[in-house]
Amino acid sequence: MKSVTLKDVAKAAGVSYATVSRALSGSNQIGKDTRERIVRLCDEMGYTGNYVARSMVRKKTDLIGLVVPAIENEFMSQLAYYAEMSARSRGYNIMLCDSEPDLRQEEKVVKLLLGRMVDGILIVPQSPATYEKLGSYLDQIPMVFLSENLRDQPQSYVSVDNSRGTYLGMEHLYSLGHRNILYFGRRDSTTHQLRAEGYLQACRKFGLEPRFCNSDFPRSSIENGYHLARELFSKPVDYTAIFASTDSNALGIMKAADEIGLRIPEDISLIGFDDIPSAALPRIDLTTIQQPKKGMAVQAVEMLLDKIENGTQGYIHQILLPALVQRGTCRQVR
Amino acid sequence: MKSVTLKDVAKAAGVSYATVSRALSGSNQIGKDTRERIVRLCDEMGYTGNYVARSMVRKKTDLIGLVVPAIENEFMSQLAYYAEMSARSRGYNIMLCDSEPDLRQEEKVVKLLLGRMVDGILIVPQSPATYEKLGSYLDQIPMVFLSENLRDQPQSYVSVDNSRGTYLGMEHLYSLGHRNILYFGRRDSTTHQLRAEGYLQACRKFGLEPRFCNSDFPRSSIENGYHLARELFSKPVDYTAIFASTDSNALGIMKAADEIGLRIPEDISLIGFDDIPSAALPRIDLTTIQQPKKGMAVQAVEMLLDKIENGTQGYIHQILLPALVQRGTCRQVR
DNA sequence: TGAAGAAACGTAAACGTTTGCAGGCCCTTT
DNA sequence: AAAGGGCCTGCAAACGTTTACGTTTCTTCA
Repeated sequence: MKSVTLKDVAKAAGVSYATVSRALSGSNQIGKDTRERIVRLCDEMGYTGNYVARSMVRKKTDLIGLVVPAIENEFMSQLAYYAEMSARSRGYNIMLCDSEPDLRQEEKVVKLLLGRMVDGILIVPQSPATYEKLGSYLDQIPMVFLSENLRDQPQSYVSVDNSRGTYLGMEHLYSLGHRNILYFGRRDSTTHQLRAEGYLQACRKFGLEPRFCNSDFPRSSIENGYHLARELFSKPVDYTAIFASTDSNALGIMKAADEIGLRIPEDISLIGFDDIPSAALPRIDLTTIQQPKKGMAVQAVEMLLDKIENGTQGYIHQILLPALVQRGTCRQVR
Repeated sequence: MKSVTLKDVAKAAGVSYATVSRALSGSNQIGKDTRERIVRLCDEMGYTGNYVARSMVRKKTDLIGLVVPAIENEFMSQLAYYAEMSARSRGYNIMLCDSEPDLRQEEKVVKLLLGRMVDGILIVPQSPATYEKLGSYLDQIPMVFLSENLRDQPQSYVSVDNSRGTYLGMEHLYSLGHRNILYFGRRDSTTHQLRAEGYLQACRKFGLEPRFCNSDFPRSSIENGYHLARELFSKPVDYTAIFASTDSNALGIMKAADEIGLRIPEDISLIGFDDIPSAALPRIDLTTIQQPKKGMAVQAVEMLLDKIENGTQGYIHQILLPALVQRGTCRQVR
């Protein structure tokens, strides 16, 4: 278990350990043949280097903290995937922290990351309140918010144009002849407010009557969508399409509709938001608005690394564009 | 950005920094009132502690490396989720490393973790070959393998009884009257060999004729399953049920069947393996064999922490039991 | 009252690196 | 041949903790 250190290698090579360090760090302050000899020796001796000691003196860990609410969630795991890839290609590793189940945990996790000396934090906030909670840490460490739109807060974040997304979907439904479209879902967080705004804009533009079915669940899941939809469908269905604020909700609606024999898309059209992998599954085949997950993750990492490496001070709000993904749950109204 | 150190606090408190350290570490070598005073002061000054320095002297990082092939994969992200929860409850953090795309990367990642001084490694190996590759590192750091069955290798792992899983499924199909069951999928890795073995055992027991449709794709995905199934269905369908070696494959089969108008479960029964979240989705509703993901992750973490904290030397092969999850894709044969 | 022992706190070494500074050698130049 | 200048390499400090050991003060009991 005893690992080999710089000193061991130095002794074996008959040089000082500073020389070994230089040989490995790619410094130009060293002779070519000496370097080669040392590098070879390190290999043979199985020297791996000690990142902790290194971090100690360089005050840099090449580690970035990724804080997400529930990695098991499809959307989060995709973000994590792309963030990890992109960070690794730049020489950084990811420390994964789940911020479940509540805001207190989220704050705890951020505090912990501070002590761990990660170089920066990438965080998918649980709610707008996160921002308040984290206010005091913001100047202690580079931080980039991901996915949630923080509106005009003076902090960097990358998000998607949520209202435009809903608008795109509405446009699509309108072009299919739908004139009575129900908006289904949460309206609490900024993200969801914006999505609802896009809906309202579209209604105004196309001269439609806005109709809402509000969820007050703090998290949108299939189950929550299902229960709300059961309730919804117990009343007369006098609309031809439903815009679900998330794919999860859409799946819940689909389940409820299937159960009561309401056919999608024959009887009613359905469109979601997010484009989680499940939406592309056979039989599900959900028409939806795509969040550019890879782009978001990559951009957020770029932003964070820019702050870390160049000490960039100001902040950027990067809003990516969503896209309509046409699948099988929307149909021309008869 | 300058963070406050032990020394700063010590100066402010008028004590030596050893005293501050003791006040925080819960040592009993310190007076009650002094401790309280110092703890309060740390709070006020915003002292977070420096985990790197701490790790340096304690030779312990309270960090465990989690190596998975592609976290975006549903199964992996669930494992990661439970592993993170369970590790955190024991005071450890997770360093997430994707071992994509090949074995070389996997080895690179493990090497990197060694240098990072994680206390242990939890790894979901890409293939049995991983074990060979990693042989030389095994005695340098506690390591536990997860999910893949390494048979009788002298290393700790937690896996699921794969052959029993298939057997359970076969039993179910048999009880529904199926006498002609096709096994569909990979047979390369140990895991998949064992699943196929369970199939063969059941065939022997029930007096059935084994029939295979082999995939030589190195990874089972919906797409791969779909393409293979298209090919399969171009020939006459003279079996009443398909046992897919993974849920992903089953979903591919489902897609292909839907396309050619082969009805599931009316015309043919389908059963998968893994119980990924997608299997429970409305419309999919796949009957499958469940891997106890939470149990696996939790056990693996326990095992690893036991090695780390108690220096437990030997190795354990823990094989958990799978369970049949009855949903809607299997039906009594007419 | 005095000595022994415990409790509280300070001192300093150690962990394994990186890096500024200084010194030594050799080569070039005048 | 002497001086100057590069190129290598070594020395030692520094990073922020923990902890063994030593010292001082306080308690306690004979």
